[in-house]
Amino acid sequence: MELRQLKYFLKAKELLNFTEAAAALYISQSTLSQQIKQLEDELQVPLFNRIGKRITLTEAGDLFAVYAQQSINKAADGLELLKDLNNLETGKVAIGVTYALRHVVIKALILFSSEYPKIQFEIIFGTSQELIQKLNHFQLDVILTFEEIASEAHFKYLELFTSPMALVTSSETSLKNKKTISLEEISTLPLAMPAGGFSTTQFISKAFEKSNLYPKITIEINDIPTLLELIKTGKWHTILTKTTIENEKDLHAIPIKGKNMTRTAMLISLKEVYEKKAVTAFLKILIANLK
Amino acid sequence: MELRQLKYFLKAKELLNFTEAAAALYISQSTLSQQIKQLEDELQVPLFNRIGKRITLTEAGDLFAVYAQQSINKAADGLELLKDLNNLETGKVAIGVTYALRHVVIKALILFSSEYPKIQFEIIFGTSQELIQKLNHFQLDVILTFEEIASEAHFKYLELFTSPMALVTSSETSLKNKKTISLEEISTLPLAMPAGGFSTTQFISKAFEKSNLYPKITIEINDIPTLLELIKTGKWHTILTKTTIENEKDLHAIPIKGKNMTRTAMLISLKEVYEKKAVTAFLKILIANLK
DNA sequence: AAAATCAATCGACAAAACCGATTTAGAAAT
DNA sequence: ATTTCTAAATCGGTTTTGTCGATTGATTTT
Repeated sequence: MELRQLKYFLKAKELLNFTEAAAALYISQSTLSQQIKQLEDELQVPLFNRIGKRITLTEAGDLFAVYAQQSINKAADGLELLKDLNNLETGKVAIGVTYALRHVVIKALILFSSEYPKIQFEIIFGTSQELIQKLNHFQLDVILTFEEIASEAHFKYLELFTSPMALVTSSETSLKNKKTISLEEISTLPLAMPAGGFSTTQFISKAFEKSNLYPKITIEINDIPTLLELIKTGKWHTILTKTTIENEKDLHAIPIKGKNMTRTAMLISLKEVYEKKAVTAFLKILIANLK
Repeated sequence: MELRQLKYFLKAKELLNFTEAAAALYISQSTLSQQIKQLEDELQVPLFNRIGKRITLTEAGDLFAVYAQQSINKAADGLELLKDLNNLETGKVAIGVTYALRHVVIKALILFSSEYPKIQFEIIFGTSQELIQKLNHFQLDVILTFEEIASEAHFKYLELFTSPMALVTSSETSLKNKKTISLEEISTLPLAMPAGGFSTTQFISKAFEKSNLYPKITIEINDIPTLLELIKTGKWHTILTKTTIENEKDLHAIPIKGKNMTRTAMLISLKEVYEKKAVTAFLKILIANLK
C-alpha cells in the first residue's frame, strides 16, 4: 500500500470512471487499472464492483476511502507544516546569552518578533560554561558570549564586536573625569565582582595575577542585575565589559589601561547541525543591528 | 512521498542509526540512506543532522514525524477495518423480503445474530417490484421473493423451496376437512386479497382469468398482517402461498387443485456485484435452516 | 597508530510503474 | 438484430526507481 495507490483509488472513487480518473491523474488507463487491482489484491477485497463497463464502490471501498483520505491528509499536513517552518510561520528558537550581551539579544528579539510573530523563543541566561554545555546537548541553537580561551573544533564561531574591559562605578563617583584607569589603581578600590563562573571574572583574575596585584574583592555574586544595584550605591566598584552597562543610566564605565584589555563578543553554534531557518533569520537581524 | 519512505524515516528516527534501522527494515543501509535523502529532497528540509557518523533529528524531522506516523496509522486502520469486514466484525446487510417469506428471514436472522452480533441489518418488506427496483439501485444486497415472470440477465437466482397456493381461512371454517379446493369453489367465496402490487395477487388473477372465473374480491389491502386479522374473523377468505401462514395458529390453508398452483421462493441478487462476506454467511445460514 | 564503525556514494541489477496497443464485453444507436 | 461506440482488462515492451553489494571517507574506539 502506497500513498500513490490511495490517491489513484480516491480519484477513481470520485469519478467512478477509470478512464477519466486516469486522465485526471495524468497516467494511462491501463496503469490505473493495474494499480487499483494491485491495491485490491493487497487488501484482499474488491474496492469496486465491475458491472459491465460501469463501476461502483463496494461496501469495502466505501469504508476504506475514509481512511485512505485521512492517510493522505496527514502526509499533506506534515508537508504543509514543513513549508510553514521554512516560511517562519512556526518553529522554536533557543538562544543562550551571557548577561553582558543581554541588550544585544533584547534588541534583536524585539525587531525579529514584530516581523515573525509566530516564532517561539527560549532565552537562556547563564555562564559561558553552562551555555556551552547546553549547546553540546542540543538544548540551544546558538549562544552569544565572549570569546573562549579554548576553541573547539565542532563549533562555528562568528565575531560580532569588541568591547573594552572597564571599571564600572556609580555615576556619582569621584573617578568621573578619568578617561582610563590602570589595574594598579583599581586594586586599591573596594570591588564587588561576578562569581567565579563568569568568564569576565576569570579573564580579569588572570590579568591581576600577571601584574602581581591583589584586588580587594569584598563581594562575589552570581546575579548581575543585583551586582549592578550594589554598584549604584557607590560603595563598591566592579569590572565588566563596557557593553554590559550599555543601557544603564546610573552607571559609568572607565576603560582599563593596558594591552588585551578588550573582549570579543561571539556567536557560537554547532558546526554540522542544520541551522533552522528561524535562527538564520534571527541572527541576520541581530548582526544588522549591532550599532 | 510514499508510505514506504515514511516507515523508513520513522524507524531511522526511532533507532537514530541508519545501519540498525536498515537491518530492522530488512533493507540495505544504502537503500535506507538513499530513500531518506529522497524524502528530504522532496520536503526541502533535512530530517536528520549528520554529525560525523552520528545522526540526530532536526526540528523539522521531529515535527514531521508526528504526521508521518499518523499517515501510516490511518492507512493501517483502513486495512484493519477491512480485515474486520472479512471476519464479520463489522458491516451492514440490507435484505428485501416479501411478507410471505417473513418467517424464513426472521429465523435466519436470529441464528446469524447470535453468531455474528456486530453485523448490522436492514430488513425491508415490500412488493417484488419495489424490492427489485431497490436491488437495481444498490440499496439492497439480496432479496427474498417468489419467482418472477420475467427473469433478468443481470440477476443471480437461487431457488429455495416451493409452496402450494392455498385458500387461507379461519381455523373455525366449515371447509376444515377439505384436503384440496378448486378455483371454481373458491370463486363462490367472499375474498379479501393483497393489493395488486403483490406478486401472489397477480399470479392468482391470471389463473382465474384463464379459467374464465370471476372471484368475489370484496377487499384489497396492502398490509398482510391486517389482511390476516380480517381472515381470522371468518368473514372472508384469501389466497396466499401456504408458507405465508407458517406460524399462524388461528389460520388454516387448503391447497388449491390444478397444475402450476405452486410458487417457488427465490434468492435474487445482482450478478456482477461483489457479495459481502456477511451476506454470504447470512445466506448460508438461511439456506441451511429452511426445514 | 590501527581497527572498527557508520553514513554516503557508485555502478549494476531487478522490480515495478508506466505506456500504447489490443482485447473483451456491455451499452447505445441504427 | 446488428452495428457502433465506449470502458475496463490485458498484453508486451520501455522507463523509472527501488534495491543491493562494494567502496569511500570520515569519526570514534581500541
